[in-house]
Amino acid sequence: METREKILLEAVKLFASAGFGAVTVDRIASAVGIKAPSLYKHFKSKRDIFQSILSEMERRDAENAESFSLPADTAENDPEGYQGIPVTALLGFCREMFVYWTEDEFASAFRRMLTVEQYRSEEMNRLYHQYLGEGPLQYTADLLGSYDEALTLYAPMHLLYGIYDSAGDKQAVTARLEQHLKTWYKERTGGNDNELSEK
Amino acid sequence: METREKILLEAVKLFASAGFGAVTVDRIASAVGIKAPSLYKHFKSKRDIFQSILSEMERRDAENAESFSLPADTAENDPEGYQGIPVTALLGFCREMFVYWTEDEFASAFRRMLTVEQYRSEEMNRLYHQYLGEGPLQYTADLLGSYDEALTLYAPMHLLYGIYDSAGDKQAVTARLEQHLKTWYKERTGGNDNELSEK
DNA sequence: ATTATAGGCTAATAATCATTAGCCGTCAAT
DNA sequence: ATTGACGGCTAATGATTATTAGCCTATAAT
Repeated sequence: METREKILLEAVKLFASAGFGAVTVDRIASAVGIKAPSLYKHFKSKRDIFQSILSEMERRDAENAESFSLPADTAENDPEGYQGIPVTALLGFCREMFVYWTEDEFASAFRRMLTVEQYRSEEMNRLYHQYLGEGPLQYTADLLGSYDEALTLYAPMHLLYGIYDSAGDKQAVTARLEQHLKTWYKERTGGNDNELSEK
Repeated sequence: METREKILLEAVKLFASAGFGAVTVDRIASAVGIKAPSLYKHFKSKRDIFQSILSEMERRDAENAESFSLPADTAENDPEGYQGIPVTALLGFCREMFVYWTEDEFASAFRRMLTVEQYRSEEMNRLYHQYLGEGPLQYTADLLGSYDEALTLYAPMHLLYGIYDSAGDKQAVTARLEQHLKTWYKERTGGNDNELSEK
């Protein structure tokens, strides 16, 4: 891995556990395996590292969006994209998202970093909600046509992210998610894989 | 308010938004309206302030537990306490909890502080889950006799805590919670206020 | 072959920070 | 009236930290 990328990965992991303000450039450097001044050959400041993490996530996010089967845009900008999607496709999307935010090393650390930085500034708060809070909730609500149903589908995923982080048996948490999705599906459709828009 | 209490309140608010490591004793002091060295007349170190916040929360928690109508112990230690509780009592308890963690100044800041400190150490992680994660979830699961139902009841509350924090219209978030509790109640009981144990 | 660039290093710097020393006024108890 | 504890203050100190200066090596381009 290139040094620059390695710096971003180690930095996001450190920011995730201690927060930006409590991580020293020395600790980042030693996690990478270099000395602190060498960091400045790649980034112009500690803050620049942080900003580059945000950019990197944005890049990966855009990259991933193409491989997903669901509409990436919001309901207002793209109302036609929401027609004729089967509920099972939505559940598959939920599984994909869960695996992504828990098992992808960068994404998982980024999620924890946003969690601990969310109250520091208006912008961090915006990003937290965009990626992990009201963003996905609203997206789900648009698909389901019901805010309340979106809550019962998405909120458990959100809670399980945090439980997954410290779980000894990660597999058991994934099983809980699976159980949740199955139960939710049964409660909602009675077993028929209706299209979302026919609700 | 006594200076000591005021220090704890201002400190927990600052720790909530920036994290322990990023808050200087100078900032705490100036929020209180004194100079930094004066803090040391009340606490022996910055870390001592942090620990005292934990103790203070523990004290308030014990104080509050008495005024609640639901059993405070866990199901294993007190299995009889879980008999004959009406579902509506559980919903009332949920409302109480939501108001407490969002509107009580100290409790709200404490919740945000735990949220941003949860990945720093094993102990912080334990406390986060005890107060806000698996703790209340397991408690609810014990009452309902179903982990899955507990998820659909508690997880939305947990997600709405975070949404409440940055909401312009706090009243609207409380309304969303109310809507969630009502829908959950209807879905579960069909309108009959059964006792939990009869499930 | 020479050169330029990238990316590592050590040493130095200036700022920030937690903490201590020691002083002073207030006020309740003797 | 005296005392002593409480709780504020200023000034000082030592540790930590982000950042810069300047040097060295390897490698790629001319």
